Amino acid sequence: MRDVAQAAGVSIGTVDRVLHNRGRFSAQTAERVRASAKRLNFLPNQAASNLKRATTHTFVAVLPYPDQDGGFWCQVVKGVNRALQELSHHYVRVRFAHYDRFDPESFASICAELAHRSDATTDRGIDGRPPAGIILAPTLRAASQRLVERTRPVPVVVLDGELPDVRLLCSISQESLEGGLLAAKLLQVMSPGGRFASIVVGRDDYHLLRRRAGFEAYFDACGCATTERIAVDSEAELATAIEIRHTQKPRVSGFFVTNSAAHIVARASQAYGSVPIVGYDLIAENSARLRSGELSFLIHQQPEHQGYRAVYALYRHVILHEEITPQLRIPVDLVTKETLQFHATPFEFRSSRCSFGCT
Amino acid sequence: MRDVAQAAGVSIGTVDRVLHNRGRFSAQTAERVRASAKRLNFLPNQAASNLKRATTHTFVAVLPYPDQDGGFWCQVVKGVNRALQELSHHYVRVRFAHYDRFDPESFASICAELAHRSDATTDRGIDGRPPAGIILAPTLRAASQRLVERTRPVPVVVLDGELPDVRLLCSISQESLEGGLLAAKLLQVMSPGGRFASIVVGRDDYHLLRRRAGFEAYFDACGCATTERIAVDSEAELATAIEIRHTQKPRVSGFFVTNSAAHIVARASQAYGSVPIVGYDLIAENSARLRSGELSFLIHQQPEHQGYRAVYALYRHVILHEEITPQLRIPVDLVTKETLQFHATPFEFRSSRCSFGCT
DNA sequence: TCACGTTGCGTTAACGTACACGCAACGTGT
DNA sequence: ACACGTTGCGTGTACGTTAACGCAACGTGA
Repeated sequence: MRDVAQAAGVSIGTVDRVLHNRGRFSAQTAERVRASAKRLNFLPNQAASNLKRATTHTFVAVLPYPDQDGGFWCQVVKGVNRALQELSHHYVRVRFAHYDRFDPESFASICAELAHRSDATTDRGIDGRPPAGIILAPTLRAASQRLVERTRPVPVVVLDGELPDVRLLCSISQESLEGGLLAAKLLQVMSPGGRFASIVVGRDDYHLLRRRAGFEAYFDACGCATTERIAVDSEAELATAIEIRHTQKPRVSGFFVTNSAAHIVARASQAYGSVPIVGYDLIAENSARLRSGELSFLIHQQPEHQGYRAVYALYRHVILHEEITPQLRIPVDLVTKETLQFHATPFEFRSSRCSFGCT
Repeated sequence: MRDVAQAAGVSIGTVDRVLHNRGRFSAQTAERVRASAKRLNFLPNQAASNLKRATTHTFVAVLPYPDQDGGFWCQVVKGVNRALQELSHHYVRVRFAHYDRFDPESFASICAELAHRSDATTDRGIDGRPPAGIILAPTLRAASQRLVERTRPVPVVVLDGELPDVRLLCSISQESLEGGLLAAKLLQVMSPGGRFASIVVGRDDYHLLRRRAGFEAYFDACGCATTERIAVDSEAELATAIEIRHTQKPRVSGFFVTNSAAHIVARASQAYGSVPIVGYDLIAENSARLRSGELSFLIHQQPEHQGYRAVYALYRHVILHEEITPQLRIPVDLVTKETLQFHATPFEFRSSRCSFGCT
C-alpha cells in the first residue's frame, strides 16, 4: 500500500479510502490510485488485513436436523466444523440453524428470523445484524428460493441441490445428470435390456428430477431398455409399487433410487429375489444393505467435503473478496460392498436437537 | 500472548522464547509459561505470526515432466499452482523439479541437488538452503526412498503412490486396493464369469501391484472367475499378449489396465472384437477411447486435486504447525462415456521442458 | 580484582492494514 | 463577516507476533 500511495502521490490513508470506497476522496485521485494499484499489481495482504480488522463474520448454516436423512446432514456439519477449525484465526463463525425437513413451519421460522436480521431498517445491536453469508440445503425449494431473495444481498452457498432461478454465490453438489447417467449404465451392465425404474420415496425436487432425467437420457440414447418413474410417499405404497414391478411382465430388471432411501427399496424388494439396486448416500442403513449385498452400488456425495467447501467458499468471498466459481462439482464417489471398508463413516449423531443459535 | 505472559508473571518476550524454544530462559519459568499457555488455551495467531515473520518457505515439487503419462502431471502442476495462488500472501513458493520418468539419471541429479542442499554442513547463502518441504511423485521407488532418507528431516508429501518403508508427512493417493476391487466388480458385472487379465504396460511398482492385488482379491472372494497378470514393456509385446488372450480358450472376458495405458490396450485389442476394459486416468488418449466406446470405465485419480492438497499439507505442517493426517484418500471418481462431459479437461501442455528452478 | 562470557529476562521496533482523528480549504446561509 | 458543514487528504495508533537489543546478575579464568 505504501508503494501504491507513493506511486499515486498520495498517503496510504487515501489509498485505503479509495480501495475500500469509503468516500472522502476526489474522482481524479481515485483514478490515480486505482491505476497505480493495478500497475503495481497490488493485492492486499490478508494476514495484515484480518489482523487489523478483527471483526468476526458469522455465517448461518440452514440445514435439516443432523440426524435426518440417516445422518447425512451430520456429515455436512462435520465438514463445516473441520473448516471452522482450520479458519480459527480468521474471524469466522458459523451458527447452525437446523430445521425439520418434513415440517415447513420450522423452516419458515428460520427464514423469518434471517429475513428479519437482513432487514436493514431494524438495527438492533450486535446480534441483530444480518449474517455475513448463508449455507443452505434447499430441500424445500420454493421456500429456499424466497429465503435467498429476501435476504439479498447476503451471499448464499447451496449444498446438495440446485436453485436455478436465483442468484447464488455458489452451488456445491454433484452433477445430478452425471449420477443418473452413471446409475443407468451400471444397471444396464448388470442386467442388460429389460425394464428399469427410478424411484423416489418422498417428494421429487429439482435435483432428484434431474437425476431421473440423466437416468432416462442414458436409455433414450442407447435404446436398450425402457424406464418408468415411481414416486411414493409411504413405505406401504412403496411395497405395492415394488410388488407390481416384480410380478408383471416383463419383470423389472433393476431400480435406481434417486435419494437416500435405497435401503427402504431393498427391504421392500427383498422377498422377490435379487435385482440390482443403485442408490445414493453412504448413510448407515444403506451401508448395511450394501454390505449384505442387497444394494449393488451407492453414489457417495461426500457430504463432509461439501460442508467443508461451503464454508471456504463463503470465507473466500466475504473475507478475501475472491472470485468464486459458481458451480463446484463434487466427484462421483462410487461405493460397493468391497470398497466400503475404505470409507470411514463413524456416524456421530447428536440426538439432542438444537434450534437457531446452537453451536 | 499478553495474557499468557501476565498469567505466568513474565513478559511476552519470555513467552515467545519459551514457546519457540529459543533458549535464554530458566526451566521453572518455562514450565510456568507452558502451564499458563495450556490453561488459557493459547493458540498463536497465524495471521500475526505470518505477518511478522514474512520469511518465504520454498517447497520443491519433484514430478515427471508435465507432458509424460499423457499429461497427467500437467494436471498435478495445475493443482499446485491453484493452491499457490490461494496462498499468495502466506509466504509459500514452489519450485518444480521435473524429471524424465524413463531416465533414472535425471531423477538422480535432482536427488543429488536436493540432498546436497539438505546437507547442513554446506551453508552457502540464501539459495543453498534445504527446501522447507518436498512434493514427490515416487515413480522410481527405490530412488525416491533414498531421497526421502537423505533429505531428512525435510517433510515429504508423496503423490499418487506409496512409499511404505520411510517416514512421510503424508501420502496422497487413491486406495490402490479400492481401485482394483472396483475394477474387478465392474468387469465381472459386464461379462460375468470367464477370465480376466490385469495389464501393466511399463514397470509394475508398489502402487500398481496393489491395484492388481485388489483386482485379484475380488475374484478370490467370489470365486466367479480367474485372473492372470500381464506385464509388457513394448507395444509389440502387448500386441502378442493380447492376441493370445483373444484366441486361446477360454477367451479373455475383459482387461484391467492398472496404469494410464488403457488406450494402448484398447488399440491392441480393437481387431478382436469388443471386450470390456477398465483403466486409469483421464488423459487425452484415454478420453478419446472412452468416447468411442473402446474403454468402458476410467478411474479418475483427480490429479489436480492431489497437487492442490499436497501444497496445503506442506503449508499446514510447515507454516501452521498443524497435525497432518498421514493418509489422504482421494475418492474414486468413475468416468464413463456418458459422464465424460462433466469433466473439464483442457490439457495445456507446456512443450518446453524445464529443469530445476523453473516456475 | 578486573575483564569477559553466559544466563535470564524485559523492552521495543517492525510486519501491512484498518480506521479514527485532525486539519486545512472551500462553500453556504444569515 | 462569521458560524458551520462538507470535502479531500495526511497522521498516527493498534492488531498479535517475531526477533533484535539491552541490561542486570552471576560465574570464571588470569
